[in-house]
Amino acid sequence: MYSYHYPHPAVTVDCAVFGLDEARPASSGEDARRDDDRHGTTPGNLTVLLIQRDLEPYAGAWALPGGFVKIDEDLEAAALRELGEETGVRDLYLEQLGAFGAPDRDPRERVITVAYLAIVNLFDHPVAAATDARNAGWFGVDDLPALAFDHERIVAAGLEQLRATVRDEPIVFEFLPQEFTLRQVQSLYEAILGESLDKRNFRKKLHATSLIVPLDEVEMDVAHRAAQLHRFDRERYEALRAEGYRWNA
Amino acid sequence: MYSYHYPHPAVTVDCAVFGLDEARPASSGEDARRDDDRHGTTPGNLTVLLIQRDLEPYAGAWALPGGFVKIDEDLEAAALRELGEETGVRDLYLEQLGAFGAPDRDPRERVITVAYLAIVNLFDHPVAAATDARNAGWFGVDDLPALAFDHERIVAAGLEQLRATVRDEPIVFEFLPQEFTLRQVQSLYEAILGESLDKRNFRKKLHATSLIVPLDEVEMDVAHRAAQLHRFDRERYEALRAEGYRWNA
DNA sequence: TGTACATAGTGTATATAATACACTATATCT
DNA sequence: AGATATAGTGTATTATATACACTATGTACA
Repeated sequence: MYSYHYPHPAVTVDCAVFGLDEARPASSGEDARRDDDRHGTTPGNLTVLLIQRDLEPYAGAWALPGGFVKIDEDLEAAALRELGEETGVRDLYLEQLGAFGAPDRDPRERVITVAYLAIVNLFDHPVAAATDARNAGWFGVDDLPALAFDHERIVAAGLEQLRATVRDEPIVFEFLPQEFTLRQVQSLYEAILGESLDKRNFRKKLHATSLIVPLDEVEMDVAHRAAQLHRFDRERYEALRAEGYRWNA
Repeated sequence: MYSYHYPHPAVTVDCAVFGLDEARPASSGEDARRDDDRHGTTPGNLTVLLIQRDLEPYAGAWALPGGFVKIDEDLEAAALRELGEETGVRDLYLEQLGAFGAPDRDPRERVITVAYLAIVNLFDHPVAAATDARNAGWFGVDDLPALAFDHERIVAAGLEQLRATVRDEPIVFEFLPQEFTLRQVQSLYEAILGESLDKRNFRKKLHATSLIVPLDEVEMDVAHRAAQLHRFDRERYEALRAEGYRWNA
């Protein structure tokens, strides 16, 4: 059988993990994250998860979580495994961003990386807590440190894909807890799109979908009128989508 | 310096090259393609370029053009090189589709491929003519033979990306000659989107862009009233786009 | 030469979607 | 009790999308 004898590049996966770093909503009051897990961000910001490298090259620099793909491992499985190992995250949204393969992107040898966009719900899964061993942290997307390799380009590609996807698919709910306020949804759209939206028009559009169902609960521990909590009817969404419906907000 | 000693996968590039196979427009009357270059397609169809493999595995089967990435070669450069070698195509539109890396997608060894979407203008560059040595041909997207490896999935991903891109970017003009009729543009949208469009509304929308400029020429050698030829004002488009304009059709 | 045929080219009325915009309600905090 | 902070609500206007049918102009051929 024919086989290929020329040198092979190394292949890695890297994950641009986005989360919403926000004052914890009162509906689940315990386990507030420690302040030193957050870097240069104000509540309500879109953040990226970075780890500090402990090996050369770029030892000490911040980088995206990721690592080498095993020889018999599926790419997505590798991304999930590396994320689990380095950050303890499970149960997250994962979507491929693409391959990055400039010949000089890694000084050791030729390394082609397959980048993934991940979204993690920081309300239900306090991620940084599981990463104390390897220095890890959430950084506001507008306030990133210098990154190792070409990871700045990967983050930029992730943001671009987020912006492109957010209007056509209900991915914002991947960031939010099961029960959320409409204000949270709007703030998230604003953070991702980088523009501010009209409150009444935005809510009109959300309500028109009939997919955001109000609950008999309101948020707690806020110093003002409490907002009603809602949930996203994913089941109904999947059913509608099967019939050709497309999310649009 | 640290280096990675585990086995590396092979990395390839594969190109889903799309073209518009159509009765040659009269504005450039010579060099009609031979009929035996076309397979199972009627004029005006969206087609994909396939080559017949002469090596194992899948010897004899149809496959996407592509091949191994050299150890110091950029991914996009590898795609362009392979396309040039196998099909003689130059000067085409190229966009990454993503990485395909299921562990068993190649029976020889672990092979991860980076797939590209390419569009070629068959009016100005008669591609198949340059490929007589290796059996190559254009196949209608709805009439593909069984393909080697996971290339059917790659073609499907390419079609999906075409459909997603065509509304937000003026990529249709990558398929068409410099001078084209409005009917050609509409047919192409219809072929890509798989739905039929209203002639008057479509032309209204095209005209509203002010980017489709009518020429003082009409098509020739047609058995009916000749349509006016137009060109796409790419220069003006790039200028508008730099100011935030987005194509929308 | 004239008539059948094939496609080019054109406008208006209606429905739907997007935008702009400001006040009242309800909770906390002091 | 009053200050403050956010929740929550509707209408009028504008822009965009859709539905729809006839005339114009060339070729082919009887």
